[in-house]
Amino acid sequence: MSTRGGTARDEKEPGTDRISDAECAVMEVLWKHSPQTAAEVCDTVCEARGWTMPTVKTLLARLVSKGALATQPDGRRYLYTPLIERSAYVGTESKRLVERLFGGRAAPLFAHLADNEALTDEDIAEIERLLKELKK
Amino acid sequence: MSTRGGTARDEKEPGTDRISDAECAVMEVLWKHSPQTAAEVCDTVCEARGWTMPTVKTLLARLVSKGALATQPDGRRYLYTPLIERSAYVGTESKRLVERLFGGRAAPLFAHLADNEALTDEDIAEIERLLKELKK
DNA sequence: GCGTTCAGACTACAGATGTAGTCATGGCGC
DNA sequence: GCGCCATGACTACATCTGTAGTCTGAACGC
Repeated sequence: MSTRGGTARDEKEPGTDRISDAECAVMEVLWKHSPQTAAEVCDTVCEARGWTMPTVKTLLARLVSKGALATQPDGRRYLYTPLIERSAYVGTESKRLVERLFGGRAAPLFAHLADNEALTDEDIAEIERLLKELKK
Repeated sequence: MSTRGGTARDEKEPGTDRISDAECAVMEVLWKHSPQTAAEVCDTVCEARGWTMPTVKTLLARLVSKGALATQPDGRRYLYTPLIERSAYVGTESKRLVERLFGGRAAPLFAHLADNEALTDEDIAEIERLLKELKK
């Protein structure tokens, strides 16, 4: 409530609503490169997920109404730009998982990934480096 | 496919369907202690989540039909037992997240948790130990 | 024996999600 | 100038999810 801009818009402030799986796929495309038109997004995502234009349009509209995307008119079409950052989304989702499955502790998650051999050598090296970083 | 009993049941083999958030709460209770009756599960989960008996019943039924729970008659009620292990569920979910958000790589997840200060000192120590373990 | 009560089965229903179709309109090619 | 096509707006609809209510039947107490 606090940071609400006071505009009586329909769109909520960014990050309020959850972004669903399918919606996320659209966001990914725009996170990689923005702004883009619906057609451009479709080019990328329709091939990857076998969707059609209407589907992408719907998802874009939902994301706009959730406040996750901004639109900017460009002639008679829109350019879409993410309003929430990928890192914010990713952070929220990761935290949600850790919270839900591991009681908020990250170590068990890590242990699980290790058990399931979901860790590549690269990952391990990388994590070691990060650990060293953290301890400083 | 392999372990399918060949019975033409309605229930699928375990782990085929996704377990939703609310369903997971029920599973947690049964993972902690099983078998339990619906009433017992309700005692635990209704308090924690503010649900009522019918809600728990529905969730239990859905989990049974998803093949996530086994029932065993006990007088005129059922005892419910998990058919899928918590570790399997947790593994699947973790992998899904890592797949979806981090291109299957665990290191970026870790980096994110680190950035968001989602790591306690304990976590860090624990992860270090696991790393040492892995390198052996 | 008979009613009460409790358990499971079935039904309900609103909202989110995945997926797609139709409509109206404005711009561009000819 | 006119028709076509691309584009966004609106609509559709099945399924899943969260949450709960009603029905039916069997067990147990009296």
